Amino acid sequence: MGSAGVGGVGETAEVNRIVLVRRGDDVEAHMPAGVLRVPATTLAGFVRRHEAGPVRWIWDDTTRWYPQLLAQGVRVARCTDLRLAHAILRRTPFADQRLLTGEETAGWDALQPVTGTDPALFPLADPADLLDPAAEDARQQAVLAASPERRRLELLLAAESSGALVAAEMTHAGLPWRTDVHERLLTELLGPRPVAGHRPAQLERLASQIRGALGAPALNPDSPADVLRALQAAGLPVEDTRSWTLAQLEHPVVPPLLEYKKLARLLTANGWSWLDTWVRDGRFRSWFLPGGVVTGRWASNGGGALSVPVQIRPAAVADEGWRLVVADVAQLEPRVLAAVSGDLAMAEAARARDLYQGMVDAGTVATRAEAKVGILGAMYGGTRGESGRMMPRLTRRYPQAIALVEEAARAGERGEVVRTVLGRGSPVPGGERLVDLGEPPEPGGSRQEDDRRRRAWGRFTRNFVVQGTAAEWALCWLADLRNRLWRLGEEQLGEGRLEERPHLVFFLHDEVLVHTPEHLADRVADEVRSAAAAAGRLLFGGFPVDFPLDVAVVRSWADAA
DNA sequence: CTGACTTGCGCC
DNA sequence: AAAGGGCGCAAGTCAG
Repeated sequence: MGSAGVGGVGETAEVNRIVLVRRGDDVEAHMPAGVLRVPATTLAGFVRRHEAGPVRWIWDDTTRWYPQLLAQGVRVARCTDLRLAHAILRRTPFADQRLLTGEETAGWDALQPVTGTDPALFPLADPADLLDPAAEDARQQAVLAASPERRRLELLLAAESSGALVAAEMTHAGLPWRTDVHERLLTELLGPRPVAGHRPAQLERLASQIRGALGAPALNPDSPADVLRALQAAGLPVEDTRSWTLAQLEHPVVPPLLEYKKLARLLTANGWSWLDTWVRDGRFRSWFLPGGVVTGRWASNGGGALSVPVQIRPAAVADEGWRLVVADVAQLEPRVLAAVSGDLAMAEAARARDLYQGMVDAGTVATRAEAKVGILGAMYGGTRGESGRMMPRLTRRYPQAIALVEEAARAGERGEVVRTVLGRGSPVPGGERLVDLGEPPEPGGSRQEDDRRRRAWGRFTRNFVVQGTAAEWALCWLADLRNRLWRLGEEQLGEGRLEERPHLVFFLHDEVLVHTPEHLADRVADEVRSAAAAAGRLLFGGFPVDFPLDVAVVRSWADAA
């Protein structure tokens, strides 16, 4: 039953499947009853009419269809994104590749999403138009029908496709952003906006201090090489200019240099030109790319959306009469590890709201800091220092959890594929390179170099099973929440466009932001929690691990946490 | 000049 | 308070 939340997992005949195909200015709708030709100008109406009943839209790539529909006020309940589904099916160990591959395989493998930052495609030069979505759909259906893990794969494809809808909707709605608040912040920290080509006053001041402290009047503090040379010339024993390295030093240049780096970062990453480029009409609009990371995490494009620094979050402010509901999962990945491995002792520690504190209370480790370092080391492959020392204790206490990540690491070292709970497969090291990743095998490398490479790949596969499954949990959470918000809007507000209802505006691995009318904020908070519980049941059935959320109803993102 | 790479730092 | 996994981005650097 929970699967209904993601949108049609295990659906049968009652959902109408319609494959949409671009044909010049028209669209072909491949329906059970036959093929219908729909002029592109009437597509939005066509989709809207069919959305009155249960329908799944099947299209080559959500980024090529959905933004236009949203712009015309049309929201769809479910889709299959053939591009994303293809990428998953190409790597999963649960698919018979012979059923998937054909003449068009290379084209589907290479298909990229379109985002607003891409140079406009020539209308007739889109590589997607050389592909046949109906044929790809048929191949994918055949793969699913023959898969020994059909249910998992179908859930994964439904969740991924639902993520694609969420991503488009978040770009459409945008994150509410107050340019005036942001500018005030910049002016306070950097000084007034400088004319092009000049440093803000505060940076200029710090630059002089740095030059003075190092006796280097021509120093360019923006050049790491320049700074390194000057530091060494001043007799400081450093090999790089990272902030952490500098902080270890005892020298008058350190405070102004650290301050400079911090402010220069703000200026270049999120300064005035960022505002000019990415914020329009009170919204920060970037593009989210589901499946953009091999583990299944999302990537983003435009404005560095996945690393909005805490420093500028005060500018993310809900509209008048609206609120932001900010929710994040405490320690998602260790909880996922407990569940995937079926480790009851670790699940017991996860019963506490703070899993690390739970480990302390259980007597496994002495301090919360040790717990954190130990668990992160286990998931990331840290072997040195404190996390290495923690391993024997963790192995004794959580044998199943540790065995799972250790086995994933060994498999990776042997060059084998590992997978997430729902069957997303890791890439083959130096393999077919479906997308750019990893280090290609380097012929003639030394034995030590090979070992180093193998161990590095083992750390990657070790992390893959946890990070990838956590990404699946988050996708299910998001997909279910999307539907819940829509229904809530329906109940409370009746008809209305997406952006007039409570709607998702941001997602970051284990955190979501919902923009909602103020009077519905508490209801939204409930839905966010219910969706998290549903996601846990969907992925891990009755296994006793929960995913507690920190939920805050706030005006500004900065007021959460 | 452009493009590829490196450095450093923001997020999880 | 890094390390160990995953990213995006801007500026500097260097080769062609």
